[in-house]
This record gives sequence, structure tokens and C-alpha cells, in this order.
Amino acid sequence: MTPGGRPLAFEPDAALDAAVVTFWRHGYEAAGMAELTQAMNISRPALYRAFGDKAQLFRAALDRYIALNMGYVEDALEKPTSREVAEAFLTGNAKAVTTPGRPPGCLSVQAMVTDEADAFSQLAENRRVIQTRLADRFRRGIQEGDLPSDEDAEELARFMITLTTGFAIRATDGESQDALLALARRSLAIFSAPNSNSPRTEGMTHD
Amino acid sequence: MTPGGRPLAFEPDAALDAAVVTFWRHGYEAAGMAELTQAMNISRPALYRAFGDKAQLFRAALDRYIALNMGYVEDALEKPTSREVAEAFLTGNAKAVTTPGRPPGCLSVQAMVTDEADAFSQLAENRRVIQTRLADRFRRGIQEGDLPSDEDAEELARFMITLTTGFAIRATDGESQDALLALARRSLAIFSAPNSNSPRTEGMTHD
DNA sequence: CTAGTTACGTACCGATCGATACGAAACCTG
DNA sequence: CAGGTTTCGTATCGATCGGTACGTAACTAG
Repeated sequence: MTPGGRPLAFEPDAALDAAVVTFWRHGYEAAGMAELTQAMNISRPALYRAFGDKAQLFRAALDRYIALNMGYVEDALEKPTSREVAEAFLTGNAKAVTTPGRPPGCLSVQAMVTDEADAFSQLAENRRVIQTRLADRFRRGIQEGDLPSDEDAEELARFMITLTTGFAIRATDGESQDALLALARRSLAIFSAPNSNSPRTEGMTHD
Repeated sequence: MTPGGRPLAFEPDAALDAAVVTFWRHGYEAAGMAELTQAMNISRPALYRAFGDKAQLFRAALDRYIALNMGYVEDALEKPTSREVAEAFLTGNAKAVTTPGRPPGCLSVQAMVTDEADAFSQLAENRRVIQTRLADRFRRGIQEGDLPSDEDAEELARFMITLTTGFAIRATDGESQDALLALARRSLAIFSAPNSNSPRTEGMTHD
């Protein structure tokens, strides 16, 4: 059984890595099959046999991208305090989107601009999972007392995601890692000021 | 002289508005000529006669988009204090990227994800102009004393642009206007905390 | 009217898109 | 070896891409 047949002439993981880079650089639609096959150094039919169609290839590439390039999320979530979680999340992202030798920005953001419902929903789901885990972590922080009791965990998570999304686009626009790290650091000011649920004691915001 | 000839059968500005919406929704490359001509309700040759090629049409659409949908930038820059400038800029953007009846997000961000060097450089230039004007305004704020003397005007401007870029993507992801407005308000916490140039930035959590 | 000018849109261009048919080649089993 | 299985890549598919040639229609000037 399992007679074997002709063996593969390429390393699937290595080819997938090349696909990751291509999608990372160009997004989903702008990454053509011609460029993908050239980057992966395999023929077009070989790509379809190994990975299915373009949407399935993207799915596989996204999974590998997350596994290889978004480890900072897990690391951040394990930090002892909410502030350290936020700091690790933001600085980890700032570094990930400006890593020398890799495309600037974030595959998940580059490919968000697409009509393809498949790719879009996968990316939105990935974002939502991270945002939920951050919110859960901040909720724990409220319970443990390292965040004010009237803090809005969802809003804080939304703030984090919004910042990292911005980091990704800024990186593709050529922003330096140092500049993004400085922004990450200063963004933590949100932990040192009254939140939106606090009563308007200090006359800081006047709508 | 100038005998006239056959008159135009469509309103150029109305057609351009339709092009704006199409680029806004899909970005530069994903907006096909077929969809553009259908949205603009003119034939393909009519489009090329009136606007040149796709790149020129995009340029015209971008100019019109800026004129009609980015007025909040000018409004913000005229505010009396740096903090009010920032608040108006952020809230104005939050509203602009979630205006009912218009596509969510920002044309300038949607179209940033593209290989087309023409479109990309135009958008990058637009961003750079706004960022520079913000930085200039914040520099004035430092001179006038409404910002600390050790504040980094460039960094503050970078922070603003990064946030609004994030707002735009979050909007396309379905975030509500209220949620973005809350983020805009809370982002102003950066004005109430020591900046990165102050000695000993770390370890100042309130506890 | 005729001549000149400009815009009209059908029909089409070559190039590229994602995706495949198909015969040859490389492996295993017996 | 023969028979079965799997991958190989050339050559090609129809659809769509951005862009245009060209004959016709609508206007003005004389």
C-alpha cells in the first residue's frame, strides 16, 4: 500500500515561505500566480497540485506567517501586568513590521485591502481573535488591580489593534524601527491618564 | 475659431465623484476600468478622452477626494492650541472614515497597498504634506508654550498620522464611529504624560 | 446647405489573469 | 521487466486587464 509514486521535487515549506513573502509584499490580489510561481521556484501546475487554488495557498501562507512572525503576541500576553502586555505587544509589533530582511509591514494588513471575501474574512478573523485575547487579558488586569476598575478592556484592546495596524502601514511607507518603537513607548501614556469612563473631573476634554 | 463641436454628454465632476467612490472602495488596482465606467455611467473611450489613462484618473480622483473629504485637516490646523489641533484632527478623521453614505475608511489608505509606483508616491506625498504641517503646527505650539519645551514635534505628528491610518483600516473592518471617536479622545492622553525625551520615562505608573 | 470640430460608443487590440489538459518522467510493488 | 501511482512541466484554456481604432452623431461657423 501507498506505492509512493514520483517524489516531490521541491520543499513545500520553503516554497510556502516564498509565497508568504510574496503575499506580504503585494497583498492578495496584486500577488499574481506568475510572480508566486517564480518566487516559489516551481511550475504553475506544481503549485496547484501542492496547495490547491490561490485562496487555499493564501490560507496556508497566512497560517505560516502567523506561526513564524506573530509570536510576539503570545509572548506579550504572558507578561505579568497589563501595561507590560501592552508594551510587549506594541514593541513586538513595531519590530516585526520593520525586521531587516523581511518585507516591511504586516501581511494581515497588506492583504486587508481586497475584494476577495475569503481572504478578507480570514484576516478579519485573525484580527478579532487577537483583539479578544487582549481584551480578556486586560479584563484580568482589572480584576487583579493593575488597571483601574472603571477601565474599558475592550476599548483598550481596540486601541492596541488600531496602533499596530497603523504601525504596519507606516512601516510600508518607510518609517524606521526606531520611530515606531518611540511611538509604541509613548502610546503607553494611555495607562497614565484617566480613561473615557472616568467622570470629567479634570477639565481636559470638552466635547 | 473654437467652433465648439459636439457637447459632452455627462457631467465631468459627477463622473469623477463616482470614480472617487470606486477607488475609495477598492483601492487603485482592484478598481477595474469596467467597474469605473459603469459607476461613472460613461463609455470606456469617453473616460479616456475626459481623464486620460487610469493613473491620471486616479490623480484627479485623489485631488477631488482631498478637496471634498479632508477639510477636517485644515480645520484642525487652525485650532488655537496643539491639543485642540490634535483633538480636531483625530475626531475629524474618525468621523470622515465612518461617514454614513460613503465608503468606510480612507481612499489614501485603501490605495496605499499597490504596486503602482505612481499612485503610491502620490499618496505618500499627500501623507507627508499633512504630517509636515502637523509637525510645523506642533513646533509652533512648543514656541508658544502649549507644549513642553522638550516635546518632539515630529514624533507627535508621526503619532497622529499613525493613529488616523489605523482608524482608516479599522473603519474598513467595520468599526463604529463611536468606537473610533472614543479612541481619538483617549489618544490625547499623550499630551498628559512625559514624552520620550524626558529623563526617566519608565516606571512612572501611578499604582 | 457644407466644412470643420469634437464627443459618441461598438468592437476590438495585445497582455495578463487564475486555472488545467495531457503526455512524459520518476518512484514503488511484485 | 510490467503495472500502478504520483509528480513533472509544456502548452493552452476562457476571462479579464488597461487601452484604442474607427465610423457615426451632434454641435458651430460661414
